[in-house]
Amino acid sequence: MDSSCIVKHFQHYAPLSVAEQELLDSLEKSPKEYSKNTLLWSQGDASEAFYSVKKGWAYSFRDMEDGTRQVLDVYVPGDIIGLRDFGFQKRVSGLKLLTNSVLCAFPKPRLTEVFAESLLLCNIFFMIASRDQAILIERLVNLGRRSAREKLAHFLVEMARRLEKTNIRVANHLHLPLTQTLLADALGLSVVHVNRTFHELKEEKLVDAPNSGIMLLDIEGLKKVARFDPSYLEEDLDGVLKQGDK
Amino acid sequence: MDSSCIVKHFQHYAPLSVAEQELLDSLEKSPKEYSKNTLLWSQGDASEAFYSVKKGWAYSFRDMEDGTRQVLDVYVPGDIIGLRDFGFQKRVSGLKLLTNSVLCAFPKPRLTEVFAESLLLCNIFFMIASRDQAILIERLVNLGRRSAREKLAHFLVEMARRLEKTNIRVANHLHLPLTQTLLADALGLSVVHVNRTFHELKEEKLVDAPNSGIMLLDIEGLKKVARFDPSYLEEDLDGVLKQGDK
DNA sequence: TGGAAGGCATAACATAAGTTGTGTTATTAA
DNA sequence: TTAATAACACAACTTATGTTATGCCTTCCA
Repeated sequence: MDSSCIVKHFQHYAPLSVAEQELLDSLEKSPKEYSKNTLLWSQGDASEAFYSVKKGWAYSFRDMEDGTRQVLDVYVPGDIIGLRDFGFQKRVSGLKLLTNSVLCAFPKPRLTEVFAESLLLCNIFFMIASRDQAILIERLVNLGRRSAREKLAHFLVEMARRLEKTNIRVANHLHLPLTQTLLADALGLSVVHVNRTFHELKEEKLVDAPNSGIMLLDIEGLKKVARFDPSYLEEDLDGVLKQGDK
Repeated sequence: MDSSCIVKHFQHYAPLSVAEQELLDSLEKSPKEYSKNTLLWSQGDASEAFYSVKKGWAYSFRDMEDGTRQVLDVYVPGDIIGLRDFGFQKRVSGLKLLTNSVLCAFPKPRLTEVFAESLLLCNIFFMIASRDQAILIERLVNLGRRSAREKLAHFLVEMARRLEKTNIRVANHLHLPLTQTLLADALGLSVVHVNRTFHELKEEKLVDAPNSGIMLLDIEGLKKVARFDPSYLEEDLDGVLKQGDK
């Protein structure tokens, strides 16, 4: 658990040379602890660094003039935060921590240095950016064309699948540190309606609400409710590198 | 109009060397005409190439099991299509043409060759990917937290702004080759409700419906309705290259 | 050249989701 | 050890948006 989180994440995609591992390690030089609810930045702040999540959960969001909030994505260990601000001087969205966390910051220019030094890492970063897009796409479909019930189930299953890919998976039960307010803001619903819908799923023994956060009891059942198709999370570097490397 | 569309687009961001221009030109070797309504690919097809739009309009979408459709993004001349499939063997979304168009295809591996040959172009492509994300983000906010009226106005203004950045702008009047069905699928609304809302905007002299497509009559007025903030379209490469390329 | 299909318009009705309001607990802060 | 929040629960009522249906144009092929 002390070996670099990014390295582990990237090894997933392709074997890395020692030099490349060192390069990646250099991006995780300064792990820093942050406490729950810390606001890392707001929309419009100068965008100067990316972060990798070593430990904890975070989310990005946009605040609207009328006081409502849209949650854009939720980040778990292994994720890289802020790539979407690459081309902008100002942050496109705010970022807040959901739990106590450990993050590693690396300055923006560092990324283009990495591009210069390793073509493989450059491709991997590009792949991650495309994966981020695929997730946004799915969120879009969720907001545009699914019922509250499907939205909720789909979102929860997605988080389960993403955790499964980075972490160890806790059998069929899985605890997520999410509040109903956050779910509402992520799914474009009112808290009251999330509560109603959540109640429904609870009666069907698909989820539960322990003291804090929410608990997935039957992920397969949730998949059915959501008509979940995981292919948008199955990225694959081989296709990209078919002839590039050797 | 015969000089490479991509080159023009990229010159926007940074001055390109002759070598880089030639490299980009090589991506637009084979312009090909396609007629209106052509289905370039469906979700799940093998993803083998990217396309640049030389002429015409296109859109990407996802079809749902229940027969509904979510339109994800609309592409205009100068845009690059398919970057979001970079990390995937299969296309994440379908692609269809809205008008007769001219597109240039270049195979996926060609992109990583470009990365290897020019760091500047690599950065520009990454910036475009981050811009694509910013657009998706805004679409997400649109779907999650705005009324039908705001959704419509916001989407229309975005298209106007995007055209303005690539094209010549036709005074205050602007014609878009969009149908109400497409708007409905893009905004997560029913056609009937789009029609209602459109009617409203028409009575306020903000838009009009000529024989085909839709006409924006008062873009400033629409901006007010949408509370439009264009900053998510104001990407900027200088920030990225501050020290990289002197 | 005619008929099928797509796009637009509008009405009547149905409903999923929003809003407001009021309690009850847990946290958190002082 | 209280206040003061934040999170959850649930009820009653309202509304924005969806659904179904019908008619009228164009456009486009066969």
